[in-house]
Amino acid sequence: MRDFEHHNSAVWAELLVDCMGASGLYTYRIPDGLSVGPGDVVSVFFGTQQVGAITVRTSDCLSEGLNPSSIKSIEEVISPAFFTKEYWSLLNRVADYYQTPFIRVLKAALPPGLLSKSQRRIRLCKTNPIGTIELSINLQKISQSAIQLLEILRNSPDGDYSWQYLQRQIKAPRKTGSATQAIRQLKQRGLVESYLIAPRAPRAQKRQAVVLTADIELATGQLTENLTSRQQEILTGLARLGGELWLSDALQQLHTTSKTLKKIADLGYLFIEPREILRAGSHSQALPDRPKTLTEEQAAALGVLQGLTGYAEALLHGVTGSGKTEVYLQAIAPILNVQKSALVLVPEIGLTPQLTDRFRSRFGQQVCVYHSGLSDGERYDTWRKMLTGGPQVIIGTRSAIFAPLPNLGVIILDEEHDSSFKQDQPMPCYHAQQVARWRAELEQCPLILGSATPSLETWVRFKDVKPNSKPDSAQAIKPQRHYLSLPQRVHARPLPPIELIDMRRELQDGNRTIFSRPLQTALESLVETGQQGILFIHRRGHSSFVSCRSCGHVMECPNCDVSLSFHQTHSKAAAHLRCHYCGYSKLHPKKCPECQSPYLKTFGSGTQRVVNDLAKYLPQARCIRFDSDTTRNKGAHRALLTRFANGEADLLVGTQMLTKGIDLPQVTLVGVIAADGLLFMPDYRASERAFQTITQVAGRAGRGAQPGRVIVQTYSPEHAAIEALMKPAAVAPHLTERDETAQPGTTQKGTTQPGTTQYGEFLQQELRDRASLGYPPYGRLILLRLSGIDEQTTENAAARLARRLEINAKNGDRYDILGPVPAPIFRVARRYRWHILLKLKPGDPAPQLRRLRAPKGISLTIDVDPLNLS
DNA sequence: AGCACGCCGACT
DNA sequence: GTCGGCGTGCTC
Repeated sequence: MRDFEHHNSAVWAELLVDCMGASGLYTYRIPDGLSVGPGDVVSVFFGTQQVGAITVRTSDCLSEGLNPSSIKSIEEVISPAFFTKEYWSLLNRVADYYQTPFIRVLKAALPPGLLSKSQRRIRLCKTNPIGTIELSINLQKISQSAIQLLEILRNSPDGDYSWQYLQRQIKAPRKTGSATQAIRQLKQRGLVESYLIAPRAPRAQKRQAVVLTADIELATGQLTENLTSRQQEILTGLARLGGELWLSDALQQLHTTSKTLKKIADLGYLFIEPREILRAGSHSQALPDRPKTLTEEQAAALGVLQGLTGYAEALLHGVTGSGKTEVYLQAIAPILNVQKSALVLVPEIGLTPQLTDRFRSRFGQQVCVYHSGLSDGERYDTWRKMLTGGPQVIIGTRSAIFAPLPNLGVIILDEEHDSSFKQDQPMPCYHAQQVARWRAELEQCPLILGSATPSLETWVRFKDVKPNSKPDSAQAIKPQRHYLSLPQRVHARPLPPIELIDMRRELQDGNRTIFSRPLQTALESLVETGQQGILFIHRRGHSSFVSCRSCGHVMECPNCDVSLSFHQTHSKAAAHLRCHYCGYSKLHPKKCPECQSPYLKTFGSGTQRVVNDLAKYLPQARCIRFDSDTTRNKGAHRALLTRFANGEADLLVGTQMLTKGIDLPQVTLVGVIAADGLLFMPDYRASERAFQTITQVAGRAGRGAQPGRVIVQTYSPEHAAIEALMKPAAVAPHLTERDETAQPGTTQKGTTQPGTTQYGEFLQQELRDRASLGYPPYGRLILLRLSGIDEQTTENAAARLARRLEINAKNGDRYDILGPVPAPIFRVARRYRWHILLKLKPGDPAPQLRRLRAPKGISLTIDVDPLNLS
C-alpha cells in the first residue's frame, strides 16, 4: 500500500500541522526508534497544544535558519502512511484548483477526528488540597467567576472537567470576567491545574470473539477422552455455526456461559480474543440476486463499458426506468474479479436505500456505504476497511470521492446532473464530478456518468461523440469519451405522457383549490382503483409565508432576511412558524404583531398544506408525507418507503427527495402541484434544474405493469423548460436538428428522431443564454462569499477585498469583478453576507486567490465553479 | 486556536 | 508603583 520508502535514517520531518493560521511546513525531529515517512499522520506539540499533523517529507539535513535545539520531537505516529502517490496528488490538485489550504482538503478527505486536537482539561490539584483557612485568605483576591468555577469543580465527583465545558458554564449565566481569567487566577494560586489528553483517534471498536482451534475436525474422533459430553456438544455446535463468532452470540445460541467456554479454551480447543468489529450500520437482509438479462441497448452499453481500458469517460444516458443500475452492476462484477474496487457516488445515500440494497444483494459483504450520515465511529471503521480490505464496492455521497481505495477499477457517478455533488458550504467547495475525473485520470480507470437528464456541461462534453461507439483505439479524442444511450425502458414499458395543466385557466374557471380538475379526477379514480400515486411539491412545510390581511405585515425570521414558513403537521396540531435557513421556530401568533389584527393569511403551498387540503377534499385517501421534516431520523426514508410499498398509503406527498432513484413499481400517477416554484429561482440554472427535476419525478410513474400518467400544473405553460418537458425522450446530443452553439461546425447533424427536437432546442436556447452572459460552459465563475456578525465590518471587508482584486487585475490577473453586492438573502443566522463574483474567460488562467485574507471575525469562502449563487 | 509578550487604567 | 485588563503575533 505504501508507495513511499521509509527513510529510517532521516532525522527531520517536515509536517503540515493541523492548526488555524499555521499555513506552512514545520520541521520536527524524528526520535530514535520511531519510523516516520511521508504521508504518516503524527501527533506533535505545536506551541503548547498537541495536534495532529501530516508528514510531507523527511530529510537528513536541517533547512537553514533553524536552531536544532528549538525543534521539538514527534510524539507518536497515529496512523502510518496510507496515501498512494496518486491519492496525494489528487488532494494537491483539489487544493490547487479549489484554492483551499492543503490541510483543509486533507481534513475533508480524512474521517473526522483523525487530526482532531487534543482536549484541554482542568482539574483540582490533589497535591495541594485546600485548607479552609487558606481558602478564606485566597478567595478574598479572586474574581467571582473563579469562585464559581472552583465550586463547580469541588462539587463534581472527581474535580475534573474539560476546558470547554467550564468555559460554557461561566460564560452562560453571567459576563463577570471570562473563564480564561478565572482559570488563570486559580492556576496561579495552585488550586487547579490544566492538562492535555492526547488526541483520540476514533478507535475501532473491539468485541470478544470465540474462535475454534483449527484442528477441531481432527479432534472430533478423540473428543471423549478429556471432554464432558456438554463440552463436546458446545464444540460441535460452534463448528456447525462456522467456528468463529462473537462471544455474546455464542452464549446465546449455544445456551452456555462464558465460564464454560473459558474452560474449553483452557483445554485448548478454542480461544477467545478481542477482535475489531467493523460497524456496518443497519443491514437489511438482502436476498441474493443474480444478474438480469439485459435489453439490447443495455447489452450494447455494457459491451462498451467492459471494453474500456485506462482513463476513459462514458455517459450513460438512460431514461428513467431504463435499467442503468443493472448496467452498473454488471460492469462492476468483472472489476471485482480482477481484485479491483469500484466507487459509486450517488446524490444522497439516505434517499437511495433501494440502490444500496440492490448492490448488497448482488455483491454481499463487499459493499460498504460511506457518507456523512454515519457516526464518526462508523465512518472510521469503513475508512479503515477501505484502506486495508480487498476488492470492494463503496457506495457513497460526494465526500466518498476521497475514499482511500488502493486499487480502483471504476468510478461511477449516478444522477450525474445532481447539484448535491457540489459542496458549497465549507471549503474546499469541490465538485465530486470534477474530482472524480482527476481521480480516474490518476488511477487510470474509467469514469461512468449516469443520468436521465445529463447536465448541460456534460451534454456539451459529450456532444461530439458518436452514440454507442465501440472502443476505438484510433479515436483521436483524449481521453476516450463514449456516449451510451438507453432510450427505452426495460420490458418496453412506455414513458408516461405528460399532461400540462394551465392553472390560470383553472382560476378563471373558478377553481381556487391547489388541485386542478384533471388532477382531482385522476386522484379520485386512483383511490377508487386502489392504485398508488405521488404528489410533488417543491417546498416543505405548509406555506411559504404568512402575512397580515389588514396591514400586509409579513412574518419574518429575526435572524435571517427571509419570511417564516407556516408549519402544521395536521389540522388539530399547534401551528408553528419556522425559518428554513437557520431553524428558528416559534408558535404561530394569534394576532398580527404589528397591528393586532387577527386576520393572518398563509400564502403558497408546501407538503403539509397539500396533505391537509387533500384530507379535506379526499378524506379516504391515505397519505404519507415525504420530506426533510418527516425523514430526519435515521432509517426514516426506508421506513416510509416500505410502508408505501406495502400499500399502507395511496399517496406519497413529497419534495425533491422523491426525485432521487426510488423505484416504486405500483405508482401510476404523478402530480406536480406547482412547477412554477422551480422555474423562477434567482439562479441561471433554474430552467435546467426545473426540467431535470420534473423529468425525474415524472419518471416515477408507470414503472410497473400498469401504464403511468403524469400531470404537471403550472402558471407558466409557455416556459421553455416546460415546453421541453412535453417531449422527454433520451436524446442523443448529436441528434439535434439545428445546432447554433457558440462553437459552430463542431456538431454532427443527424436525422431527427421523434421527440428529440424540443429537448435539443431547449438545450440550445440554454446554451445561447449562457454564452451571451459568459456563464459556464462559456466562461468560468469564482464566487467569493463573505459573512460576518457586524454589518458595517462585513461591508467594509467586502469593499476592501474587491479593491484588492482590482489591484490584482491591474497586475495581470484576468477576470471581471462583479460586486461586491449583498447576497440575495442578505442576512442568514444573524450573519451579514456579501458576494463578489469573478468571471473568467474560457482560456484565461485562474487567479491565485489563496493568499486573500479576511479580517478577524469575517469568514471568506472561495467557491470555484459555484452552482449555488445565493 | 491558545498562550505568549506587552502596553495602558484602578488598586496597595 | 503593581495587578490585571485585553490587544497583536507566533507556534518548528
